[in-house]
Amino acid sequence: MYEKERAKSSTHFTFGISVDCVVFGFDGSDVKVLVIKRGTEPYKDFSAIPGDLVHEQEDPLDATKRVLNELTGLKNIYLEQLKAFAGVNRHPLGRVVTIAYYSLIKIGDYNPKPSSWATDATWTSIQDIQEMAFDHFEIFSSALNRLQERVRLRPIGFELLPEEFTLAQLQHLYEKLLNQTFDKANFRKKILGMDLLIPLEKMQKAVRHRPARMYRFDSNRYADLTRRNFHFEL
Amino acid sequence: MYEKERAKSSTHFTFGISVDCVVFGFDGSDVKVLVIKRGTEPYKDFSAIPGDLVHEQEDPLDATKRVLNELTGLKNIYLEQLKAFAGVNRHPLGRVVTIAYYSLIKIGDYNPKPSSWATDATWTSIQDIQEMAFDHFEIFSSALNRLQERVRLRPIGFELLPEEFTLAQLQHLYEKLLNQTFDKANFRKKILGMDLLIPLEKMQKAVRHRPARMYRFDSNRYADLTRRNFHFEL
DNA sequence: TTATTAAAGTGTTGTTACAACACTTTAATT
DNA sequence: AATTAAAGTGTTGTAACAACACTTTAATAA
Repeated sequence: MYEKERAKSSTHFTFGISVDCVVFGFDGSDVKVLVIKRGTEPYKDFSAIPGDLVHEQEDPLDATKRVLNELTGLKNIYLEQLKAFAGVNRHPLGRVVTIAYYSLIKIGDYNPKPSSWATDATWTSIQDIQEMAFDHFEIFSSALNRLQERVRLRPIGFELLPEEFTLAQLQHLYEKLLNQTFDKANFRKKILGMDLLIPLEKMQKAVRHRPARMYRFDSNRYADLTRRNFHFEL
Repeated sequence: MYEKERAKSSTHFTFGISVDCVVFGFDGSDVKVLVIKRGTEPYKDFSAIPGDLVHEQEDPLDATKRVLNELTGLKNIYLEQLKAFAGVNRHPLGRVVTIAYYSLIKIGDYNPKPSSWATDATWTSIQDIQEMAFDHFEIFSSALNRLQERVRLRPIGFELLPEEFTLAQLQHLYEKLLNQTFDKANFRKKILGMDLLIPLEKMQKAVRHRPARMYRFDSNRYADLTRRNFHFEL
């Protein structure tokens, strides 16, 4: 029983809590994930998802923000908990419960601080992720699945694009994220019909054909619509 | 840094890991949750979600199955991790990280073993859940949200119904779960059109009007369809 | 200055999904 | 045999959507 056992200290034992964060980005062509290379055993030289141990008096969400800031130089980025991975033998050196998060960043803003992290963090296309340390491949897969579900029901794709973007960029992002193609005309009609994008006067630059209009996601409008029971889809 | 700090034992510290499980059921009229009453401090006499501490060499999923079996007498029930709740001060007696799950059971099969749990576990309608111990209300809300999302995209509603059920029962379940109404004719056409239900010869009994046909969910068929890229919706 | 290019952006049409609502059917009870 | 209450079906107008052809436009090349 919960109440009785908690009193006995034998039920509190020594182990680690860590956080691991799958950081997604989009470079205009591919959906990518930030992967680090481990420098020490166990799993030396294996790829891994960035993470860290949580301090004794630290909230895991704060720990993740800390890691993320060290890694990318960014604050206030989209961040959501995935779930905990807590198998008994997931870590060879002792029991470590990890709480996995995923975050979406504008890859152009990525600006690693010079630290032991950032030096060997690399953007890897999601198709190219292979073997990883610990159960990190499982964490990655799980994060990707969650993102694919989420992105269809919430307007979070914009987190992966620059503030100002073209509809073609947006379409391309969704195509890569969901592994499917969309008809250009229909995609535009659907997205613009939601009335969530602010068309800007600004046009695309430095292309040698007709330049596209730039848009910006209107988060206030989305909040409004949500209150009126609007549900984003696709 | 992950690698360096893990070596120091100061980063592994003593605290508890628990699991908590939000158990959903449907009695034909209302969606309910199993709630227990706490017998000891802290939060004595408060309502709470059933859970327990995880043993030193135990997988949290196993721990949850153990709790669930003690509580309901059931095995092999639908069970999914929600997420971890790990705030520094969520437990007044020390740091306890809890991994929250939710499960769906056929309320008719509920058959509590005589144990300290089961005695005071009660089915509470989801609208009536109020104050709870710890952050359990937050866990409950979070579980309900997740269920509401999940139930629209995966055929898991059936987990809450008896093996054999009528379409009216199914419709009623979805209405209560999602807080909306469906047109009878349209609901039937949609559900039957998915070809996921096996119509039985058996008819509803003991009603004083035209009895409805009973159906059974065809999980093999669903597995088949899923392989052929079918996606359940609504 | 004009022609060419490549993608931006729009219009049309047939099909399907769905909401709304009326209707018929049926077993049990009166 | 009539009544009841819910089961179960049919119809119709509307809206969403897929498919695909077409027009427009700024930049570059000729």
